[in-house]
Formats: sequence, C-alpha cells, structure tokens
Amino acid sequence: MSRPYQKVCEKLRHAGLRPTRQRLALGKLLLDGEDRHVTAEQLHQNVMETGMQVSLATVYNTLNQFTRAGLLKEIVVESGRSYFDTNMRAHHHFFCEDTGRLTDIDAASIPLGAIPAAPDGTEVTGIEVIVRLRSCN
Amino acid sequence: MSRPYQKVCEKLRHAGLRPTRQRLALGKLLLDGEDRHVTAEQLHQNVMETGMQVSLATVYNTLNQFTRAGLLKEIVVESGRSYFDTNMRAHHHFFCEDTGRLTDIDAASIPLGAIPAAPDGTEVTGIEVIVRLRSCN
DNA sequence: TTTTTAAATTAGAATAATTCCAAACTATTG
DNA sequence: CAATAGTTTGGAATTATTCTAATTTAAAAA
Repeated sequence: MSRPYQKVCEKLRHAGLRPTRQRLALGKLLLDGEDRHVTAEQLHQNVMETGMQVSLATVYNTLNQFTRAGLLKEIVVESGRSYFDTNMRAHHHFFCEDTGRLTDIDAASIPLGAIPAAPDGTEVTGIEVIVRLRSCN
Repeated sequence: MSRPYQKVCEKLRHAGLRPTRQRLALGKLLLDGEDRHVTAEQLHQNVMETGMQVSLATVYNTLNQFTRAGLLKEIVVESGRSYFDTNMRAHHHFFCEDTGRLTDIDAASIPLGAIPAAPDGTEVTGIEVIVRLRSCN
C-alpha cells in the first residue's frame, strides 16, 4: 500500500471501516487536514477527476459513514442539499445564499453567553451559528 | 366578507397579494399572531381539516409568497424539508432531531458578541443560532 | 495460498419534497 | 358586466437522496 494512504487507512480502520479502494480515494480527498465543504455531487465530481470510478451511491454511503464515525460534520443551510464539512474543530459558518459558498468561523470568534435550558426531556447535542450573506457588487 | 378575515385581508393587500379564498384560509391559520412552525405538508393537512379544499401546490406557492412578503420566515434545519415560522421577531431555535420539533428562543436570551466581518463582497442578511437536541428518556 | 464469508459497491429503481406547466378559474379594473 | 391579469390546480417533471438485489472484494479461516 502506497505511503499517502497510510494515514487515511489508519483513520478508516480506527472507525471500523474497511479500507476499500473507494473509501481510500474519498478519504484522501476529505481527511487530509484541509478544511473543505462539499456536497455529494461535488465530491463525486472530484473523485472522478482523479481517474477513479466511484459510484454516486458509494459517495453518499461513504459521506454518511464518515459522518457517523465522527470524521465529518453534516451542515444543513439550504433545503434539499447537504454539505459535508471536514473541519471537526468547534466552529460556525458564513453562508452566502447567492454563491452557495460556506466559510468557517472559529468558535472563539463568536462568544456565546449561556444558552437557555433545553426543553424537558431533551439534551443539547450541538450549537451552530449560521451567518447568512448576500453578495453585494 | 366576514369579520375574522378582516386583518388577514389587510395583510395580504399590504403585501400586494390578492385576498383569494385559499390565501385567506392559509393566512387565517398562519397570521393570527400565534407562533407556529409548520411544514408545507402539515399546513396542507391543517387547512384541509377546516373543510376547505386547497391544493398542495397552492400551499407551497403561498408559503413562498408569504416568505417573500416578509410575513413568514423559512427555517432550514433538516435536509430535504423546510419549516416555516410565523414568529417574525428576532429569535433563534431549539431543534429536536428525534421529534422534529422546533422551539423558539428569544434573541435576547442568546447574547451574541460582535460577529466577525463578512467576507469581501458580501453583506450579512441574518444570523441564526440553532441549538440541536436529542430526546433523552 | 486457496476457500469462505461477511461487508462493500454498484446500477438503476424508488422515494420524498418541491417546482413547473398549461388549462381552468376568479378577483379586480374599466 | 366584460376584459384582463393574477391565481389555482392536477399532474408531470425535477432534484437530492435512499433503497435493492446482484456482483465484487477484503479479511479470516483453512
């Protein structure tokens, strides 16, 4: 197994996912430390551009598995389309409605006071701030 | 025109929307001052229960028109489904992933510090905080 | 190694929310 | 009341995503 896949391979194993050809290819694109925001379509496009044939169904499967394994975060800002975020640090987002571009905002840059108590019978699993933008030219 | 529709009728006129039978019926459900969170399906269900026949297409059209007119807010918390919120005051949301229930949080209860500057060529159109919940029984 | 087996991939069908379309209807204007 | 411009509607179309059943492949066992 060639060197550049070593780390990805480890991460997959650690997540209990077999390091298959397609997961390695997708992992290489997603888990290399770069902060990226991709849709399933975009990622499918990207992986095909590397010359590897991976079905769209597998891209969806893999994105969902990676998310369940805590390797990705799913971001919902537009109805009918999911983005997946490779940045696992605590952070928030700018989202430009015109361009569809997501930009990270470090959690420390938006100090949140105490959040009101969660409704009875529920517990907080996450807090996200979305700053919506329009492009102004 | 019967009394209970007076106010709704005004709001529609003010928004440049003809007070049609179906818009009045939907407006009565949505614009009476109650804070509600509905999906198109739910609202369609609700209006049919009043005995009025309104097509699902019209429900969608109307929700979009009301939103454009500033009578409703669209809330996106789940991919593939839109909620519409009748509360037009500044506020945020609890969202329980298990039940799909949205709950309002007054804007004043979540003091936000200064938001980082918007990326070049963009301007902020809104800030939303979503506190995600899981039910714990 | 080979064989076995359980998991993963795939193409294409299926689903779900939403939008589009063109025809029929209705509120307003003149 | 007639003309017109805006609305409503059923059903088809679209889009993102999931499902299915058959095939392939990685890992474990022999």
